Amino acid sequence: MTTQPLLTIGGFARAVGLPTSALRHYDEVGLLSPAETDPATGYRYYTPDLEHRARLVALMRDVGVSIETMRIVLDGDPEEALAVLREVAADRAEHAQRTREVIDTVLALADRARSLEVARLRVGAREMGAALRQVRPAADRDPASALAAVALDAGAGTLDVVATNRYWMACRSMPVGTDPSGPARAVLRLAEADRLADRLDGLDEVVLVVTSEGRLSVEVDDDLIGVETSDRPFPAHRLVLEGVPDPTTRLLVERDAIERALTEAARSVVTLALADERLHVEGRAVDALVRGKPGTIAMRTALLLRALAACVGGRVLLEVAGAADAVRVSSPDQPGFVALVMPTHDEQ
Amino acid sequence: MTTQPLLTIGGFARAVGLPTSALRHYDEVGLLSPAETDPATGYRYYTPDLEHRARLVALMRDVGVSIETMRIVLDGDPEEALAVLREVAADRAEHAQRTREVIDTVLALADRARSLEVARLRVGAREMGAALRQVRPAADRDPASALAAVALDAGAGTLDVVATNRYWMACRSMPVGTDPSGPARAVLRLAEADRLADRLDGLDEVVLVVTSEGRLSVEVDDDLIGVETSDRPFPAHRLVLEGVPDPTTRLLVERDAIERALTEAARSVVTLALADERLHVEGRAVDALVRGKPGTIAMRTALLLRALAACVGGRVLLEVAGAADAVRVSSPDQPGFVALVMPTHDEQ
DNA sequence: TTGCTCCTCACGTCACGTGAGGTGGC
DNA sequence: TTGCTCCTCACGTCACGTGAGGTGGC
Repeated sequence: MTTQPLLTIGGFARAVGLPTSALRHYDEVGLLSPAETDPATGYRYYTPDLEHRARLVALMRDVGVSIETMRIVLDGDPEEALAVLREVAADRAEHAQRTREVIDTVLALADRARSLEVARLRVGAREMGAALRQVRPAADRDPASALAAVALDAGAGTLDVVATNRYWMACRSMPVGTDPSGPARAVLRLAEADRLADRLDGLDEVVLVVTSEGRLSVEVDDDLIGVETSDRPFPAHRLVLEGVPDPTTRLLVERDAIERALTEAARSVVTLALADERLHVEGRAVDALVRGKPGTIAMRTALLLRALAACVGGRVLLEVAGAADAVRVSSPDQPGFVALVMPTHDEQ
Repeated sequence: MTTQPLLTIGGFARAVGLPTSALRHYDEVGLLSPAETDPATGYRYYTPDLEHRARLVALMRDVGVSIETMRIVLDGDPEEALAVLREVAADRAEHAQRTREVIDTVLALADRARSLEVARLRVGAREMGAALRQVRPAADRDPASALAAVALDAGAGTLDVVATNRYWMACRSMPVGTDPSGPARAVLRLAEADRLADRLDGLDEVVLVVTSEGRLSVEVDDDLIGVETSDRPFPAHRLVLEGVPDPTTRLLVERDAIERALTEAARSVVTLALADERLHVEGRAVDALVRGKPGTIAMRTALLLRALAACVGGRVLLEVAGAADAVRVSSPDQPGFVALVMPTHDEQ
């Protein structure tokens, strides 16, 4: 047994990164006591082998672990120590999550008290969640982009849920009961759109309320879900949709068939030839119904595949105007959805 | 101006979900005062239009927002209100994250004090991070699976980083300075492996310490990073690797070429034919160097593509034994990495 | 001898919760 | 008249932080 050097409270405090006031407190409650205390002067003397315990205490104190929990961790059953610490971490994570939700709700409520409601739309929760998930793939994947977002846009009797990355756009229109009293739009960043879609799961009907300040809240029975909205610019999707000329050629095809043809072409850019009432993908014939003027159009394979994947139903309708105009992709099985895919001129 | 019904403190408390003790406190500090107070009896009377404010207070109180912050939110500048609330949410999220990290470190330190160190391995942080990311795609994607994990396994002079989903396995071996004093292995769930990889970014050299209880900690200079380990079973990858018979045929091919051939085959199961010193994928010839016994082997295209994608370098080496034996996939450009891919008998 | 460090109370913090002891309204 | 609700102090909580007033060791 070698005698260890004795440290005064100040030296020990510096060594382990705790204030002396905390060390005195830990001595008083018996969590961390000095190796010896001079009975005459009351001086506390610590030894270096106490530093390990003190450093654990310092770490836990830093994140607000209670003294009773520290006792369990330091002196209790290892199994229980593991359990209580995991519980602390889980509590904190849950608290952070709940704080976020409550704060969004508070902001929505406070905003409402100040600004006008410009739209109040009753929609099915399931359909709303499905729409958010359906258009999501068209959003920009770069989180820094203003287009890493989904827009909710209320027009005459419909609510449009839309996403775009400039190369293609997905838009789902849902009928709603009430007309907005003015132009109403709210833009949600992707992460927030995902959170909203998750919270809509299992609900029945909700009321979306958009205020004049462009903020969104969702009423569920008597409750209110706040949604964080983005102020960054988002294209006027109605103008984009209306800007596409009337189609000169229409093509109705089994989704499986065209997806297979695109995959088998194994090229990053494919040429679709529409002639003699037939579709040819890179020269290979695909069973399809073609009506209108003959023509060819070059598209990025990956874009077209993503747009097709977003469609619901077994058959898809492609509407083509000029070689430089966006192609409308939709499905007769789901009238509310349309994707717009820009053609390309590159030949890879 | 219609007179509103007056509510006593108890009725108001029930209406807004706050205890009367809290309401008295909010009156005292001037955050939420009753509409009138009877000067004779001191009775507090609230009106329904105070409920909106009170409900906001109740929400914020619930997540521990301070009274001073509530004042800003309720009576301050809207911009400032938005800023302080966002700050509260960000603080909570950061605190939750830090709590997690600290608790992992405390558990690692506490564990160390109790159990034996069985391995102490000095490795490059960058190489370790790269290894975790390289084997990751082979892990099971189902978060509930025991194989949604990465194993670190220290053997004679090497550390193996390995992941598998039973259909294929990826293993990267790194040379390490020290030998373990016993069998040393730690299994990390995927999320934890990702977190570790992120924390290794930008570091230089680290020391991995595995204890007899199978826990892992990472020393960085004087600091310690705790890593949460999993107790769920993980296959003995050395036995799996050693169980593959010596190859009868070897195939060296450009990675691009075989990937292209597999994509163009456009089938979910492909047959590789190795004969006459040539490779045929579904009948199409691919430039390659083939040595050994002729044979054919059927594989799931997606699995083989994923294994090829995990390889580093332009050329890949495939080593084939029997038609039912796993195929070893590696690259002469990175000797430390090997993938094992199970063949299939299904013909889709 | 002079700073510096150490000591022990005592009180404050933050947002209430919990009695004690007393009164008002149906 | 009897509960029930309301009132005002006063004190406790949790983990220390902050002086005040005093002493010990180089």
